[in-house]
Amino acid sequence: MAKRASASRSHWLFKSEPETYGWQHLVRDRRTFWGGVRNFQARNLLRDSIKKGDGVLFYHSSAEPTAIVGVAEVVADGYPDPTQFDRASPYFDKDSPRDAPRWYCVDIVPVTALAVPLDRDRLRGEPALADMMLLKRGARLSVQPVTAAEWRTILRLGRVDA
DNA sequence: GCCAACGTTGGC
DNA sequence: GCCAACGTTGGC
Repeated sequence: MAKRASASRSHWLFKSEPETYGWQHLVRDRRTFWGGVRNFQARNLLRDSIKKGDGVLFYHSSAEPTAIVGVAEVVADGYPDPTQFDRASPYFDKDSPRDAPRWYCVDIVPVTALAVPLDRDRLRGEPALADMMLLKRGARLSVQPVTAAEWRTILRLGRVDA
């Protein structure tokens, strides 16, 4: 069993369109696999870097408003995304070999909603978040790293006791 | 609905 | 291995 390089957990931000799968769906399901991600950079994070115990900011994209709305936690390390082998799934990938899966997912559970959801204006107004990947032009990565400082700032602004 | 930014594909 | 064309993302 490999020990993590650091004792402290890592932090991430996951984007989702609330009409497809929003915070309310995660609360309803109480646990879900974060699958259907079809981008190699995000895949690498899901497969190699995102670990059980890590913290996740849940972000609603293409929404009104677009906002960070909740905190989740990773409860299973990366494993092959089952939807890539499911012919009935919109995420089916005929080119992904069974013995060398191309796409990965992790499992997450909801921890708490932000008492104050943080929309983009609110995030942009916070100097401590000036370098957040989410706020960078053209940052489309749907699974992205969040620094410990950004994490603390967002939980404070969102009135999350942690 | 628009369109800028980006990732992927495929011709060469 | 380059790069134009294409498809997608996602804020506005």
